[in-house]
Parts: sequence; structure tokens; C-alpha cells
Amino acid sequence: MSRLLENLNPEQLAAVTLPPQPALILAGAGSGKTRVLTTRIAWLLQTGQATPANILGVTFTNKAAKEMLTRLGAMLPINTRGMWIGTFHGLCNRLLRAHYREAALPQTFQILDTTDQLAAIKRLLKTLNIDDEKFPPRELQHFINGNKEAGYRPAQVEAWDDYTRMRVELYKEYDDQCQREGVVDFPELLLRCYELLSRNEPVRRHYQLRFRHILVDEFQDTNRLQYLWLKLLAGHGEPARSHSPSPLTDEESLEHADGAARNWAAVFAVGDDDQSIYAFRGAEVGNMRDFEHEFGVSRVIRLEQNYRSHGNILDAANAIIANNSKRLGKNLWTDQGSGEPIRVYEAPTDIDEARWIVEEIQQLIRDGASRSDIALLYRSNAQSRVLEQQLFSAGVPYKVYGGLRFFERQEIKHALAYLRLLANPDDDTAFLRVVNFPTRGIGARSVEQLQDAARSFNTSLYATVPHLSGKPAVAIGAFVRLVEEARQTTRELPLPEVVDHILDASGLRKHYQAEREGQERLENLDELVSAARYFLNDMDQPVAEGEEPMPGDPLSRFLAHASLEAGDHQAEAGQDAVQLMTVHAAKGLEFDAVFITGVEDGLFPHEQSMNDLVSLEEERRLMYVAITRARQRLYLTLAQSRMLHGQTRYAIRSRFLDEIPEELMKWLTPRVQAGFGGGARYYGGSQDAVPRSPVNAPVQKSRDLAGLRVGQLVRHAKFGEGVIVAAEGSGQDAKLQINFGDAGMKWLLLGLAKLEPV
DNA sequence: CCGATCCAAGTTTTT
DNA sequence: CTTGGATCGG
Repeated sequence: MSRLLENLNPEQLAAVTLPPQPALILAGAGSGKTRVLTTRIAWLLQTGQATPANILGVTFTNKAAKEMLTRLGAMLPINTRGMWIGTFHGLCNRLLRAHYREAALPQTFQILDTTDQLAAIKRLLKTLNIDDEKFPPRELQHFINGNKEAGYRPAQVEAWDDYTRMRVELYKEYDDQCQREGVVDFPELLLRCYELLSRNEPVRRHYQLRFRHILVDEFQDTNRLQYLWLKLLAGHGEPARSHSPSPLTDEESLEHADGAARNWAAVFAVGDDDQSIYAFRGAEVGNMRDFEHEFGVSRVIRLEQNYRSHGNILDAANAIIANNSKRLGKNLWTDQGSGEPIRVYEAPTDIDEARWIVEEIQQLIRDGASRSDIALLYRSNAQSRVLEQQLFSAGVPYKVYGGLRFFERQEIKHALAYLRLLANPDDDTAFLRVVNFPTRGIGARSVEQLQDAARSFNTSLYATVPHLSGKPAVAIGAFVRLVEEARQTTRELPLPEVVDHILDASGLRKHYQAEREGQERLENLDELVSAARYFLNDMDQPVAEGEEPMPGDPLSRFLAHASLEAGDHQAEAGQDAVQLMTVHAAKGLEFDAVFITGVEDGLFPHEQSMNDLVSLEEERRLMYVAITRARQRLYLTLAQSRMLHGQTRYAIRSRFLDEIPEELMKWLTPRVQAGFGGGARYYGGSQDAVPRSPVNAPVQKSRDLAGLRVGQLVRHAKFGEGVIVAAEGSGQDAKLQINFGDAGMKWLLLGLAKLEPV
């Protein structure tokens, strides 16, 4: 039998070799998900069940798509280039470029990234004379994207109040503006593509017949629109579609499903509801359930054997996630033995916490660990600072993930804006970005006049310039001539030379040469030329047999690439370094040793997510993801006080800590009894569905609280037992905020109230 | 047009 | 405490 299938466990084997039918694979953390996905594709190809052209592989990130292609290339001696494996957005971009006319887009349509989109919205509000206090651009952006991602055009949005009616109106205006300018934002790529497929029967038919197997990674992260898109492409989304007039029931036709008899694609969805941590940006875990029912999944395969972590780590993860409701259900196990206990360390302050972590890391390294196998995880980016400071002063090399990305840098975006104007002069966002950068004497007044004129002529800014008169006409006319000349000069040039030319013609190089701190920016601009060279080179490689090359001219494709793939996050490879990142960023990664830091109520779970059950459960999944990153050793650390927003705040340990069975943990500092951890968790006076805890209450001075401390349980003659939630002032004047449970929350003076420690 | 200064806000993030 | 945005003089 095929070597491909060697060393797969029974469940993996079952998944890989499933007959063509809708399949849902619940793949736990570290259970070999990517392996199953790629082996499945390789198996389909190797056994002749499918040709590369029959496969559609969908991921969320470019990284995941590349990973799939690389692994596939290693498994089979085939050319994977040109195969339709990519992100939702990348695939939609490809479809829209191939069918730009049917999609009513200009051939050179440009893609707005999140920042460009916000700028476009601000500009819209300005031209419409809308008060951006009443309609905050960010909120409007959220509104528009949310609706697009739910599949709603303005006409389909239900508006019950004047405010929303206005937002819908603005949504419509915004769409019109984008259409005029020939630009699409991220959600538009998907929605436009979805509409193309649903309205254009021949196009839809073509791809439905072509893609017999659709494989989806991280299915739990799909939003509504992505789900609908998959459904449509798979042939499950058309009530009107003429199915074969076979009298077979669904179940029977599935059994006979092969080749031409089958009139829908086999969707192979891999996901893990327990690792759904992107609901905040529109992901709908519910899609997994819907998929199961609407596609008629007959058998859900669970991959529960974990090849990554030791038993104690998995037990802790399982114990925590068991507190969530509405799970599809899954329990990770390993045959690796239980391993070391989970180490817990509680420090007085965030600085002490960081200092201790660094010492521990140095010990690990002395014991032979390599730095890159150690990760420091935190809930929010702001927490990295203290850790960095301590690592830095101890001289431990580290890398922080999550910084600015290459194509998001100011100088790069400026250069790209010039290039966008070459490709599509109607792109007003690009126009405004660089019309006066580098400065060429075009002020706000001139631009305003131009915008007014553009509005009355109903043309793009660029096209309006010839209609101008007076002083603005001269200055802006010169700018347009600059762009036109560049267009002429570069017409016949290869892409890298186009880029290089525009850097000089625009004056960008000169500008940054004159700037004191401009050296790095200049280097980045040169890097952009290299990126173009690399891109062109890559583009010219032959594609797999039977594949058509990607449509579109090189420049537009390069620009799309820049928008869709903003580049790696800052942490450039290089020397062996400790890895710092948010828990979100750590998803999909694994390390020998993991420190989860700031395990405090208010931080993790985040205070803005602890007050309702739905978001608290997402926080819990986040903790589950964090824990399951560790292979051998897991540390949970917390601090009693930390500097946040310039204020010292006090916190108590995370409720998630109390969900881990005692016997799995080893406390390196005394475990402080704070009156919870036992049965009584509801000491908040409110009737919330979620137990509320005292959170990071602000305090001013350092405290001398007569031996008491925040988080401590005390007894009051009248109010009974309560937990100290916060303190203000010090000495006998100190005021203490105490939560007495049923008696409510009280501020008491330390000097007056008779408090006894319990 | 540009720098200086003031003020408000402040999860998680990919495309 | 930081950062980004807006605003105000020169």
C-alpha cells in the first residue's frame, strides 16, 4: 500500500481515505491536522481520484497555505504551482481577476487594506459633510465589514432606527465610492466573488464542475459569508439548481457518489471548535454545526490523540475546556506519560514576575534548552514591555511577534500608492496619500477645491484635475504630469524597474535621503524593489500542467500581493531567541517550554470579556490554546500588582487557575487562599451569569495596610466576610474596597472599620 | 505647510 | 505610561 498512509493512526487514516462525501474532522490541538489535510490531497491525487485541477484548498493565512503546498510538494513528485490552494481572499482575488468583467470591476482593480479602507471612509464622511463625531469612522468600518461578512448589501440590512438607517445609507455611499474608484476592500473580495458565482450560472457551473474536492482548514474560524461561499461553490447553496432527476434519497446518492454522478463537491472540513478564538472578528463556530446538518455529514471523525504535549498539560487543558458549554465534544489524550507538573508562580509585582521568568529561562538554557524552544505568551500586547525590559537587561536574545509588517510601513505604502496610480489613476485613496508627499506645495485648500470639483463632475480626483483652474490647477497639474510621465517611461519596463523608477520620479528617495532617520526607510524602499524582482521571478515559473497562469498584469498582481500578504511580522529570523507573542499569535505553534504570563482575572480573562458567558468562553478557549502550545514544560505566572496605563492595579489570580486540578500543579510560591477556589465563587453582589471578581482596581500610593492585602479575605462585625478588592491611600487613612457578597461592595476606612483577617 | 503641543484612549488579528 | 490624532501658532 501507499507509503503515504504509513504511520497514520486509525482515525487519521479514516479521515484521509474517506470516500468523496461531506466530511467534518474535529482535529484537536497537536493531533496532526495539517498532516491529515495534506495527506488527504496527496492520496486523492495519487490514487487518481482527482487531478490537481479538481482540488480547492482553503486556508485563513498565507502561512498555512504555503505550508500545505510545501508539504504536498514533499509528498508527491508534482508541480504544486498554480494549484488552487490559498486563502479565502487570495482565491477570491484570483477568481475576480479572471472574471473581472462579469464581476463589474476594472481589470486593474486595487485592494484596500484595513488602513486604506478607514481612510476611504473618513474621506467619504468629509465629502458628504457628515459629522464624524456622530458617525465615528472606525465604528462605521466595523458596521460595513460586519454586514459584508454576513453577506448583506445595504438593501438587505434591516434598520429599525434612524441611526442605523443613516449607517446603511453611508454603507451604500461607501460602496458607490469604491466602485467609482475601482477598489475593493477585504470583505468585498469575498462578497463580490460570492455574488459573481451566485449570479453567473456559466461561471459557477465551470468551477463547480472543476472543484470536486474542497478542503477547508481551520473551519471553526469561518464567518458567515465564507460559509455561504463554500456552500455555493460546493453546489449545496442553490435551491434552484436542477439536481439529477434521480429518485435516490440523499443517503443513497451519497453511496453512489462518484465522478459524474455526483453533482456536488466533497467538502472536507477540518477544525476544532475548542480553538475558536476569533469570534470577536466575525468567526462563527456555529458554522460547524450548520455544516454537519446542511451538508449532511454522516460521520464526524475526531482526532484526539495528541502528539505534542505531556499528559499533565493535556489534562489541564481538558479540565479547563470542560467548563465550556455547547462543545462538539472531544478529549485529548497522549501515550507519552504525564510528564512534569505545571509550575505556578505568583509574584508580588509584574516586574518581579518578569524577573523571575528571565531567571528561570536562563536556568532552562543552562540545562540545555534552546532559546527558540521557549515561548512567553501573554493575553495582550501591552504586557510584553516588562518582559522585554527584563530580558534585555539580562542580555537574553528575544523576538517579539506582532510588530509592523513590511507592506504596512509608511514609506512602503507611499511607494505603493504611486504604483497604484500607475495601474489605476481613479484610486482616490492612493491619490490623496501622495498628492503632497513628498511635499510639493499642495495644501489642504487646493485638495479641497479638487474634491469639490470631483464631486460636481462625478469623476475621480485624477480625472478632475484638467477641469481645475487657478493656482491649484498649476500645482496639482504638475503632480498629474509627474505620474503621467512615469507611466510613459515605465510602460515597457519590467516590474522591478518600474518600482525603482517610481522611487526616484516621485521624489521619495530624495525625501528620505534628506531625513535624518531616513536610512532604514531607504533600505526598505530598496527592499521593495527586491520584493518586486522576487515576485516577478516567482510569477514566471511554469505552472502545473492543466493550470492556467494567474490572470492580470504584473503590476496589478504585485499590488494585490502586497495587500493580501502584508509580509511577515517584524520578528525577523536570525539568531536563536526566546519567542514573545500574544496567545492569539501562538495558535498553531508549539514550544518545549511555555510561560503563560499574567494569569490574572481582568487580564486573562480580559476584563472586557469576563462579564458575559459567551465571551468568557472564548477567553477559556484562548487559555486552552495557550496551554496546548507546550510540549514538555508549562509555567503559569501571575502578579499581584502591575503597572497598567500608568497606574498600579491589583488583581487576583485568574479563575481559570482554579479550574485546573490541584494535583497537576506545583506551586512555586505559596498558594494564597483568597476565599475562592473552594465552592463559593459568587461573591459579587450582582446577579451576573458569570461570577464577577474584583478586578485590577486602581490605587494611588504604595500601600501599608496594617498587614492586610488586596485579595485577602476579612471579617467585618456587621457585613460578615468579604474580599479586599482595592485599596486607596495607606496607613490608618487607607480606604479599602471590600466585596461582602450579599452585603454588597463597600468602601471602608482601615482606621475605623474593625477588620479581622480570616 | 509644518512642527509643537495637548488630549484622549487604551483586547485579541488576518486578509 | 504610551501612542496616535487633532489642533494651534509660526
